[in-house]
Amino acid sequence: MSKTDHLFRRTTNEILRYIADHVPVGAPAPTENFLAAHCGVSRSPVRTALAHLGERGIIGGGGQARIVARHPRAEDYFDDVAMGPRADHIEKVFMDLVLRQELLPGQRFSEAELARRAGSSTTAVREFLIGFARSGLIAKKPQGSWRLQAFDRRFATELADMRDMLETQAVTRFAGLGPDDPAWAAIGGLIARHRALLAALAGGTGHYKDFSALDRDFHNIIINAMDNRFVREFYDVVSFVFHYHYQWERKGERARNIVALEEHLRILEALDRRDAPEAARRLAEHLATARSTLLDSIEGMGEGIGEEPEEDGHERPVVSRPLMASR
Amino acid sequence: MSKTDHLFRRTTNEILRYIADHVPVGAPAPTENFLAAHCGVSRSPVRTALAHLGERGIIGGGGQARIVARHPRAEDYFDDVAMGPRADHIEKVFMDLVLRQELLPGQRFSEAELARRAGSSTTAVREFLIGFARSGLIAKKPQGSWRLQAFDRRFATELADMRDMLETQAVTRFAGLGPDDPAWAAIGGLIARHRALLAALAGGTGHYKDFSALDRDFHNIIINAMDNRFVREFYDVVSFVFHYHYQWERKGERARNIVALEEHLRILEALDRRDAPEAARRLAEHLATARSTLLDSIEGMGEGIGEEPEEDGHERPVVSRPLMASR
DNA sequence: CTGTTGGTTTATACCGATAATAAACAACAT
DNA sequence: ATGTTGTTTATTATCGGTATAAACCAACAG
Repeated sequence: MSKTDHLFRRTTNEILRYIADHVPVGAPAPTENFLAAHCGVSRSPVRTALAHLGERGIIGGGGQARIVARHPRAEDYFDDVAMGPRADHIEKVFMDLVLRQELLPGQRFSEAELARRAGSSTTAVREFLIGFARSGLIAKKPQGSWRLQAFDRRFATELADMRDMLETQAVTRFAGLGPDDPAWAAIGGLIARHRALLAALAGGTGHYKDFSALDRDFHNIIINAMDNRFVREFYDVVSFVFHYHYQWERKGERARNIVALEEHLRILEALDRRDAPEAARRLAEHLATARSTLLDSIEGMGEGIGEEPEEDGHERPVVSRPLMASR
Repeated sequence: MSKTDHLFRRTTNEILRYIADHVPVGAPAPTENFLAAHCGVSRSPVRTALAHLGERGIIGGGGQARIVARHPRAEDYFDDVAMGPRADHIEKVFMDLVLRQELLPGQRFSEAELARRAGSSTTAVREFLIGFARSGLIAKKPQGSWRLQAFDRRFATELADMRDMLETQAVTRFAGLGPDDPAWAAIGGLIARHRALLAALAGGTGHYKDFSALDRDFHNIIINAMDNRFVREFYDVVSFVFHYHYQWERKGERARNIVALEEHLRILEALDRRDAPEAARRLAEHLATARSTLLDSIEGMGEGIGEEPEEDGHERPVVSRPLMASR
C-alpha cells in the first residue's frame, strides 16, 4: 500500500467542524487556500476532502462556486483520526509491550514480530526502530536483531549523570541571560502554575498528567537557556524515559510529586530573585532526590534478562554503531 | 532485489587468502565451522563461498572430504570488497556531496536524488538518513524533505560548548579512577605515540591520518573515563564532524597538528603525574584552541544557503522531532 | 494583478516480495 | 560423545511499486 491518509481524514474532520460552526447551509464554501491554511496542510488533502464531501452530498455545485448543501451529521466524521502517522502508532504499540513487561529489558525482539503486532509492514517498523535507537533504549548489532536495553541501575546512573551535568551548567547559563530575556518572564508564570498545582494536590484534585506537563516545562525552560541543539536532543531522551517510567511506577506518586514541585519552586524563586548561587544549590538538591527516586523505582522492578552472554568478547558499544564508515 | 552480498564476497576472499597461505594443494580444506569463526560470520556465507569455489575448480570433492584442488589466482578474488553494507556506501556518497560542496549547508535535498547518485533504492537511503540524523547534521520536517544543517558558527559553538562540558567533567572523573585502572596504563602508551608523531612531523614525515587517529584515541581515553553511553554517543558525532571537516580544511594543517599534539602531551603528562588540577588547566587551554581553530575554519568556508525563510514561524527544534508521540 | 481552482510533476511514506544471512535442527561419521 | 556437513526456518536488508502530500504552473475570474 502507501502512505497513511491520516492527513486526509483529519482534514476532512476539521473542515466539517468548520462548516458546522461557521458556514450556514446554502452559503458558499470557504476557499481551498483558506482551508489549507486553517488545517495547516497543503491543498492536496483539502481537495480530496472536498471531493469526498461532494460525494457525500455535503457540498454541492462542484467547481468555482461550491455551496454547502447540508450540515454534517455525526456519521460524516471519521472516527479513527487518533492514529497519526505510522511511526507514532508503532511507537505506542512498542511502548505498550515494554510497559506491560511482555518485552523484558535485555531481551531480543524482531522487526517481524513487532510488525505483526502493529499491523504494519516490516519496513515501517524498521524505520521507526532506527530512529528510535537515538533514545539509547534499544540497540542492534550490525547484522543481528534488536534488543531492548537493560533498564537497570547502570542505565539510570548514566542518564542521571548526564542530566546533572547539563542542568547544572544550564542554571549558571541562565543567570548570565540578558535582563530582558523572555525566559525571565516565563519564570513568573511557572511559579504561579506550581503554586496552583500544589494547592490542587493538597486539596485532592490534580493528577499525574498535570505534574508531568509542568515538570517537563520546568526543565525545558532551564535547559533552553543553553540554546544548544545537542542538549535539547539529549533532553528529549530524558523526558521520554521519565514519562514512560513514571507511568508504571505509581506508588507514592502523590508524595513524590509534591516534593518535586516544592523543590522546583525553591529553584524558581531563587532565580526570580536573581540569586544564582542559591538556585544552583537548590538545583543540586532536586537532582539528588530525582536520582534517588529513579534508582529506587528501578530496584523495585523486574530484573529482565540482564546482560546476555557476550558471545564474542567485545560487543560493540551497543547504542550506536559509530557514524563513520570505517573498516 | 535484496541484501547486498558483501559478506559473501569478503568471506570468499578471506578463505582464498587463508588457503593460499596455510593449505597446500591436495590437502583437505578447513572445516566450515573453522572458516566461519575465522571470518567472523555465520556458516551460511561460508557455504555459499565454498560452493562458489567448487564451481571455479579451486576446491574439489564436494561433500565431507573437500580437497584443495589448486591455489587461487589473482582473478579468483573479488575486487569490489571495499563496498560494505549499503548504508556505508550511501554515507560515502553523501559525505562526498557535502565535501565537494555540491550540497550546501542549509540546502534541501531529496531522498530520491541521493538514491539515484548512490545507485540504490529510496528505502535504503531513507533508512540511512533516519539513522544519520542522530548526528545533528541533517534534519527533516514532519512531512517535508531533508535538509543539510547549516554548518555555521552557531553549530560549531554548540558543538564546542557541549564538548567542553563533557571533557572537563571527564578529566575530573579520570582523576578519581582507581589506581590500578587500565586507563592509567594506556596513558603511557599515548605519551609515547605522541612523542613519536611529533618527531616524525618535525622530520617532515608523518601526516594527517596519523594525527587524526591519535587525536581520536586521545579524546576517547579521556571520555571513556566517564563510562557513559550518552557521552559516547555524542562523541561519535564530534569525531565525525571533526574527521570530515578537517578533510577539507587543509591550510596550516601541520602547524595546527603540532600545537594540538603538544597540548595533548601536557595534559597527558599532568595526568601521568596524577596532577589533576594541572591537567584540567591544560585541558581548558586545549579546548580553547580547538574551538578557535574550528571557528576560524568555518569563517573561511562558503556561506551556504543560510537559514531558510521560516515559513511558519515556529519551525520545530529541527534536529529531532520529539520522541514521544504527542498531539 | 491578485486570488481562485484545475492539472501535472515530483517526493515521501508506506507495502509486499525476495536474496542474503543467522540460527536451529537433523543426519552422519569418527 | 563430539564434531562434521546437509537441511530447514526465521529474520534482516534491500528492491520495486503505489497512494498520498507538496509544489508548481496554467487558466481564468473579479
